[in-house]
Amino acid sequence: MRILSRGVAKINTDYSTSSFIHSIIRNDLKLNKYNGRVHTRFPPEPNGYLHIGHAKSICLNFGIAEEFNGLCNLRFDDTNPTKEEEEFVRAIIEDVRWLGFSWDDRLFYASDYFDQLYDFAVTLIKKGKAYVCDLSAEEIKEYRGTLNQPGKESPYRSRSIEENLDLFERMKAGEFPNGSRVLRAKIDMSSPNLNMRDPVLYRIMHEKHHRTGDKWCIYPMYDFAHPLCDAIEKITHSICTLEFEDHRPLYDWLVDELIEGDKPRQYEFARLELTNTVTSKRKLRKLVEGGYVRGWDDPRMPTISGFRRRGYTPEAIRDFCDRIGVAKANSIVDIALLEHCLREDLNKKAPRVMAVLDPVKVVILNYPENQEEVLETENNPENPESGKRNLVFSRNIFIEREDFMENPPKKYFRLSPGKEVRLKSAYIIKCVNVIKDAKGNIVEIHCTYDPETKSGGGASSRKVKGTIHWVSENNAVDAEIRLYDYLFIDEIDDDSINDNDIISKLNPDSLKVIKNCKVEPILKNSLPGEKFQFLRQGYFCADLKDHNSKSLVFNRIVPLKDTWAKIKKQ
RNA sequence: UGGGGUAUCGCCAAGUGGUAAGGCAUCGGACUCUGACUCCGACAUUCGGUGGUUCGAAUCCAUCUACCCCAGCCA
Repeated sequence: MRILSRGVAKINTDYSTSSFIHSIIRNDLKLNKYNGRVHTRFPPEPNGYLHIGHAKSICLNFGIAEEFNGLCNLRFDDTNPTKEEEEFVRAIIEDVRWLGFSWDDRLFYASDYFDQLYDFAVTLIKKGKAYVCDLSAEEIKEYRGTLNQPGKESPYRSRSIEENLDLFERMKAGEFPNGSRVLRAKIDMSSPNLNMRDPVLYRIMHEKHHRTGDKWCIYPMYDFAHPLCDAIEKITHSICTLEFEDHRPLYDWLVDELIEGDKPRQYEFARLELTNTVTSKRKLRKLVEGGYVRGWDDPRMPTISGFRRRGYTPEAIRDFCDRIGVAKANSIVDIALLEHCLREDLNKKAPRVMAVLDPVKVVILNYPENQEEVLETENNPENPESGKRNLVFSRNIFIEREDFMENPPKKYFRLSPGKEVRLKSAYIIKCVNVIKDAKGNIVEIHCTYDPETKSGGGASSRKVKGTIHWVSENNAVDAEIRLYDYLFIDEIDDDSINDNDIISKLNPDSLKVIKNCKVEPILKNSLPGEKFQFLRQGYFCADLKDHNSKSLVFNRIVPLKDTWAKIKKQ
């Protein structure tokens, strides 16, 4: 939506997003279906945490509402009290909100409609389109037939309307034990679509519900509740994933039998799969319960809360969801695209700061002892408005162990004996000596600096090929840095691996904790959740739970692209 | 062997009978006080296969093939 200079909001009419669902909606709008209304919903079941796959659905549903000037409801699909919990409701609300979407006062629960749903069931019975069936679960399964063979009709199928009404009411009243009876739609036991072979509509569950308590002991099935909840909320486009495609005839059957006026329609799209990632609930639970990760919000988890704790931004996730598109072909998106979206977002936003993860001491021999010098450096070259900050330079500094090599290969631009390198925002130094311990480990590097090459100074135009980051020994601060990598080794995705094999495919290096890193003192003031670019290394986020001003803890969100690493490999 | 779907570059994905968008990845090169960013360039004579219709087909027709989903009183 564009705001005109007069302050009048102009509705965007050139809906540029292109997907088959957008096309359908554009066409419905052209035909003035639903009087031009577009109303979607995101219907999570509160039985687990939201993950990146849900983000696609959230962005689609809320995105469509925004784009077509419509509305999107948040509706909890809480029709099965044995699986659902308040705790998940809370977490899901937090995640959807964090992603940047709002539903105003349209937060609903399928359980809000249990009375109406019951009435719909009674109506169906009265129309002779539903009956109470006494078959056991096993018998129902037998009677259903198979993919290739038609089913048989239940012996209870021809009960009178009166008897059905009486029995259904007594089911509701709690007269029968779990599993003893169900309400079934009377459709077609020989349908090639198994969903139409007299599907179960209501089952008996003497179970306390997280919202309705003990009021009910019969609960509607998803297939019954969903289309009717959609209709009650006046949803126009009910968007779900591919596996519900052959539930659509049942969805339509119920809507046609019970709803007058505008009828919601169901459309299906392919759910998101990501490389190096699993998203099935069972697999994720196995990781958490087996202690392979530290909870649902472990920064390696593909949950929304995991991404949040890792340091991903909602903007990056939304951009990603826009870019992957929406179609009906099963696909596996390269996680590199997600990382690209993240880097692009953080490149603009994240202040630069210097942090030495694996420090080695450098002594600048010709720099006076006890002298300190304040140098200025930009906070973010991509964003001049972010201003500048001061660095303190001195005789003893730390640099990255990796930025020095005694016997460098060709094209190594960093420090080595006799070679020069620039210290970012400071001076050019030259290595004159290397001090080692008895085992041959480098403990100190001796350098000289060229006072004429102060950063920003008039004589600073001398060029060297490499620039490295550093911190002063006497004002550096210690930090713990957690380097995260993919949870799974390459070539793994949800479809390519079964539940039992995931553990063997775990990446043993998915987390490396480094203590005693040396970082700029300004980081003492950083707040949990704050994000930075550690110069030349990557984007890092102060941990939401463990970071505080006395004990700094940063998560690596994603490393910077590294061309040198590529060259080295070859 | 029933029903429902899907096949366009390594990975996503537009395209709706008029002569294959875009993004990611990759590979070159320029720039660089981040080997980052940015910038320039390369990257589908061909759309799962085969026939056909047409002046013209990724788009229409026929046929074949591959893959995904469905036999919960889960969602």
